[in-house]
Amino acid sequence: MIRTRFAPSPTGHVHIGNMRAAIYNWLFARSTGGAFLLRVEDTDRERSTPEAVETVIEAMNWLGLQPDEDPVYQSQRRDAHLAAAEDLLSRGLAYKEDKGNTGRGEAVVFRMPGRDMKFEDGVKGGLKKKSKHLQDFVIVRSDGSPVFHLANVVDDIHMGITHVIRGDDHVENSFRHIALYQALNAEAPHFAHLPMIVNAQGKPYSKRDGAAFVGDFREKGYLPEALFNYLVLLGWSPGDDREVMEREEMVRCFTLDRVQSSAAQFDWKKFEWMNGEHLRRLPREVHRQKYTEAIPAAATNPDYLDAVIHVMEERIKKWDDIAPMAGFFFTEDYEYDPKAVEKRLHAPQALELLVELRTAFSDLSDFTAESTEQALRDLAEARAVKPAELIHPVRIAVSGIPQGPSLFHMLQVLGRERVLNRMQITLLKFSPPQ
RNA sequence: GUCCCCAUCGUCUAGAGGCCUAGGACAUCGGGUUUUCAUCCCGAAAACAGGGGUUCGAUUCCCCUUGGGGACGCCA
Repeated sequence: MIRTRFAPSPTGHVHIGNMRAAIYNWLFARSTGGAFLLRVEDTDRERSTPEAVETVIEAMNWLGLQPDEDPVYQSQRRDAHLAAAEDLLSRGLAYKEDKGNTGRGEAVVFRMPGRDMKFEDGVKGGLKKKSKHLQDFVIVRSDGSPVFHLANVVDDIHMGITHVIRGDDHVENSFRHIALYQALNAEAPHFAHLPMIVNAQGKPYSKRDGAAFVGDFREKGYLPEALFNYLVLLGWSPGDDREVMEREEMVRCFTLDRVQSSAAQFDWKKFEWMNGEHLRRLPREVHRQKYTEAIPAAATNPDYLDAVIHVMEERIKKWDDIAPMAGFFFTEDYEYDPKAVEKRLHAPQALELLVELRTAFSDLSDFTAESTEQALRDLAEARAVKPAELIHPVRIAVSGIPQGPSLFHMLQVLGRERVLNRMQITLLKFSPPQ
């Protein structure tokens, strides 16, 4: 059975590149009926605090990447690592030396087999390395602590890992690791190395390029299903034109050999678009809850809230959009965008027209998108102005901002009472003093 | 410097010798939705890095060049 693992070293935040590796490991395990495990490489005591570990687990939970077995903590496996080193030492496959004459005492050094090596990478294909470029390396420091390479391999053997799917930066390590597996009489797993995620300059994507850590995406109101979907597509495709996919769909068609072998650039525009796509697929109830969280007043009238959600649906791309884009629906104390006021309310005749339009609105027998539109167009024609000269001022008057949903649908949702009231307030506020 | 990897529209990609007048998506531009727009619909522009081979035929296979990236710790 296939067994994969995600082996982060907890530093307090999880980079999207690492998380993508976790996603691929998870997908690969799921798509093959195998198991996905977590190993916390917490041997660096300085950085690996309990909080840092918690951050990793939270990020995984948020994205729905639950491991199938209890996590393995590398720091607790020190004895096993050291025993392996002793074993290698006793069989002459490692030796003691003050490598580089540091004066710090003798470290345990692993002896490379002294022959050319090659392996088949699941993503990159055949990889090979000449013996002369494969140097012996330290596996236990002179202070007695195991080095990453040793710990990593010993733990992967212990956990029965069959496929190691990790970042590109480990390609060279794989030769060393394979040699270690062989020396430890263990069958080496299959390796697959994922290309990096880069920024617009082609450099490794970092926090300076925007949100680089999983937590950032959550804080900014993006959806885990969108980040999951986008990250999967950044370096993989199902082979057809499908892009916005459900998780189960990806599980069904994921294969390692369709993973791209070149670096991929994170495109914020496309990611935002994808977030919007996933947002719209979410059940109404989730939207209700998010509106209520963003705008407490939204909870007071469920029917009104549903109407607002309906009319705003196409506009909201992330949860953080709710407050600035839909806040005006739920308060009479909304702010007026200064530029919009200047351009639309201080336009010639704007306020006069607004007065007339308000009268027309109040005379309507019913107040709907259709009737308000008709009334507005009639007035525009009667006064020989373009509809836009009325449309814009009304929008600013009732919402304070220059963009939003279709105006007349918006008016219908707001209802006659609010609309008339807001127009009145606006007129008082912006009319020149008599 | 040494070693390794990569190379299709601006971006993510489809393409595993003829199906390619190179497809899709995001972004861009134009038009429409007899109102704006950060929505929606329609349309357009946009790429096989260059040079050699192999082949009847190369985006697809091989080599070189160029360009990019990565690794060279008693870090992980």
